[in-house]
Formats: sequence, structure tokens, C-alpha cells
Amino acid sequence: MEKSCIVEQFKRYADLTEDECGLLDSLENEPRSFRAGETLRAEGEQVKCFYTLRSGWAYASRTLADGERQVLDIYLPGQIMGLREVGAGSALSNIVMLTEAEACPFPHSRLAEIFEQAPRLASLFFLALAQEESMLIERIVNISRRPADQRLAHFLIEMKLRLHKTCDEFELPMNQTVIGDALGLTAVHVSRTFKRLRDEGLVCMEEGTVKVSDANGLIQFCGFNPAYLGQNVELSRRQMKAAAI
Amino acid sequence: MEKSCIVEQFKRYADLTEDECGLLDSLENEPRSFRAGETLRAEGEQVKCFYTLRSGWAYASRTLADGERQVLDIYLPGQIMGLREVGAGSALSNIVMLTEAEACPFPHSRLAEIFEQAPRLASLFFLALAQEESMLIERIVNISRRPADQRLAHFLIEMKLRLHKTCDEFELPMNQTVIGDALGLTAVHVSRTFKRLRDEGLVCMEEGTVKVSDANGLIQFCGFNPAYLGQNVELSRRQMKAAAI
DNA sequence: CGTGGGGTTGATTCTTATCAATTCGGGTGG
DNA sequence: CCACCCGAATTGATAAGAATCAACCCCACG
Repeated sequence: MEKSCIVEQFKRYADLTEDECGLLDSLENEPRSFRAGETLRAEGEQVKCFYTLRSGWAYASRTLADGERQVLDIYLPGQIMGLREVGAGSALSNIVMLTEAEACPFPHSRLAEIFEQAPRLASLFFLALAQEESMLIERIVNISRRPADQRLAHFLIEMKLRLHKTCDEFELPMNQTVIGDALGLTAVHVSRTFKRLRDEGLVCMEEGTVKVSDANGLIQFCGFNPAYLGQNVELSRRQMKAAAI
Repeated sequence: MEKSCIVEQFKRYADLTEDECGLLDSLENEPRSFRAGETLRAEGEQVKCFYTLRSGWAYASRTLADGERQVLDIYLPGQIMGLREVGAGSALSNIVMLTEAEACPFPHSRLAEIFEQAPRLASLFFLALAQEESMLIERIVNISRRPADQRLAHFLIEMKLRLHKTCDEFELPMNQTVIGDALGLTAVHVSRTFKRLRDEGLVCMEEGTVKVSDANGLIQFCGFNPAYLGQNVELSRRQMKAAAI
């Protein structure tokens, strides 16, 4: 299983000093293991920690009174989970593992230390949160404004880019129910929609792996604009210097 | 027109020192005036600033290729606009005024200064972003999982609470088109949905003012849970101390 | 007086949900 | 080894919700 950590993620946006790396590393010293499907943290629980995902995939979700579930984020190795609840008393969302995974708890109080000791790291945490928010915005637009086929296409392109896949095949450990819960569709309709995209010769998905047949076609089809992913690392670094943040 | 500022907002979450207040005040020294409907900043533009809204209302939106528009945030006096684009090169959303308004630009670079000089303020900016994100999450759930009537009800309750209205009547300077764009509905369907809520004796809206007939009924009807608004100030303060953030 | 934006209402269409049935593959227990 | 079950995907039939198209009203404003 692929392993990653916060230092690697942050290094993509700024050159870190020894001290800064040390500080970050110290936050990942107690990895805990989880099985696929296990809940790391449930909605409504008191929260004192956020988490970094060292390996595996996870998702955040909210459940409504009538049992409907909305998947809010898909977390990949190296990402921070639960950052948005730092100011809240109780968890606003569940965190559930999609695969076997390792996560490191990270007390909110230590975040305050970082804000004191390493303002540059504080900036990076801030940027991580801003990045997360950009993705939520794109999710709103996707769910609210695109029909099912474009919506699914957009989601698949997003995952492909987030995984930095240059080839057109990647594993996606989500079944059609989870995909539907993320996109505001029923599992049945996800199935139908996959069929349509397959018939159009754009993508297909078999046994947990997505095969993109026509990446450009797919991008055109859903009007995908990658700006919100903030993945142009070189650009980001330059801005970091320019903005001194 | 009601006036507010960043200091007032932040004071609700922590007791600020002289210095901290001074630092924040210095960020609001150049208010600019806008007319209703005016665009403060358009999607795709280079961004170097974020803004505080001193008076009036505004919204953030995204526009798709086919002209569809999604309203993402409604900003009230005292709120910060454009915080999530701090790390991005170009604006991900438009900012448009709903009423006559005053806003103060705030260069990203000065945020870095604050992160250096006043870690406690940095924490507060972080919390502001986290708060904004919580609202986006609720918006996703609302759009994705609730039918039009509950969706509208939820939106109206949210606005009522955000305005700290104890009475059951408040001004809402949004026409049905804008409300629809915020909720993922057409203006026509917003009209129909208002009619339904009116007929049920829950709320009505006339000439820009919302009249809630049965607040509890409305809350019940859409399953509103105010936790995400983070408005329990006393609680937040205590947590602030507890978490030292 | 016209004109245009905003709201309402009706008729129709389209998208997606819901319900139901079938298949397939992978366990699991006899 | 086989019968069984279960979760996941697929497909069909039907229903509900919301969009679309169109007409109309009201009123503020030139």
C-alpha cells in the first residue's frame, strides 16, 4: 500500500526547513491501522483531533435523518482529514475507510503550537483548508448544475488528476453506491450512466479499476477545468514566494 | 445600512488585545463603495486580495460554459470574501453585490504578515475559513439530498439564524432567480415551492422580506440542525481556551 | 403609456428515483 | 463438492420531481 505523509504533501508547495519537517514529522508518530469499511470517527462525536492519512483511502460523509448519505470528500494518502472541524465542538461528518488504511491522530492543541512556532507551516495548513474548500465548491457545481452523465465524467476526471495518473487506467476503490452517494445519484442510476459513457466510448469501470478510453473527449464532455485542483506545483511555488505566504 | 467589521466578527470568538485589534483595523482602511448588482471581482481574474464586507450583502458564484450559474455563498456585513482563493492564482468565483455595499480590499501578502506577527489572529482566520467550509458542506447536503421544499425551508432558516433574528421577519435582498441559483432550482420552481410553503402555513416572502409563520414547523419540516453554523458563541469561546486555538 | 423585470400559473417534457427481477462471483457451511 | 446466500451490477417498467415553454399579471420607471 502506498504511503505518504504530511511533509511530502507540504513540500509540494514550499521548501521546508529541517525544523519545520521535524515539527510535522512529530505529528505522525502514532499511526493507527484500520480495515476497509471501518469508521474512524462518527458524526456528532466530540472532536479533539484531526488526522493524516498515511496509507489507504477514506471518505467523509454526512447522514440525514431519513438515512440518506452524502459523501463529501474522498481522501487520498497524505491528505489531512477533519481539518474543518478544528473550531467545532463536535464532528460534522463521519470519516470512513474505503480500503485498509493507516491514519495518525493529531490533537487540535498542537495545531495552535504550530501557529505559534512556525507561521509558514500555519500558512500551509491554511492553504490545505483553502484547497479542500475549492474542491467542495467544484462538487457543489457538479452536483447542482450538471446532468448525471457529465457529473460522473467530471468525478472520474477529477480522481484521475488527483492521482497524478498519466496513463489512462487507475484503481478506484469505490462501488457504485458510494459513487452515487458522492454525486447525489442512486446506485441504479450510476450503473445506467456508466453504461452510457461506455457506449459513447469514453470510460468504463470494471472490478474497481477505471479505464479511460478517451480522456480528451471526457474532459470536453463535462467541461472540466482543472484550475480548482491547484496542482500546478511550479506555479504554486512561485506564488508562494510572490505572496510570501 | 448596517455596518460591521472584522474586529467585531473575531471578537465573538476570542478576546483580542489592543495590538491585535489595531492590526485588524489597519486592514480596513480603504473601503470602496459598490452599487447593487455590481461585480467586485470576476471568475478567472488574477487575485491578489481578499475583501471584508463592511456593509451590504454580496454573493459568490460560478458560471458554467452553458451560462448556468451557481451561487456558492451569501455574504453578510462583517464577513470575509475570497479567503479561499488566497493560495490560488486566479479567482474561482465571482463576487457580486446584492445591495449597495462597501468592501475593503486586503492584500494576500498582509495575511502572511499576520501569520508572522499574530498567531492568534492567524488561528481566527483559519477558523473563519473552516466555518465557511462547514456552510458549504451543509449546502452540498441541502442541494444533493433534500427535495425543493425542504431545501428552500432549510435555506430560509439558515438565513434567519445567520442574521441572529429573534423575531420572525427579516429582509432578504435576493430575488427568486438568485435563490434558485443558490439552491439548484429554476426561478419558476422556487415560485411554486414558495407557494407550497405558504399554503402549508410555514413561511412566505413578500417584497424582499421573509415572514416565518411557524419557525418550529419549518425546522422540523427540513430537519434543520444548527450545529454547523458554529454560532454558540459562549461554547466557542470556551473551546478556544480549551483547544488553545 | 409603453417597457421590462419579477413573480405566478398551466401544460408538457425530461431526468432521475423507485420498485422489481436477473445475473454473476465470491464466500460459507453442510 | 455443492447448495446457499449475499453484495454488486445490470436492466426494465413505472412514478415523481423539476425543468422547460408559454402566457399572463403587476408594478416601477422611462
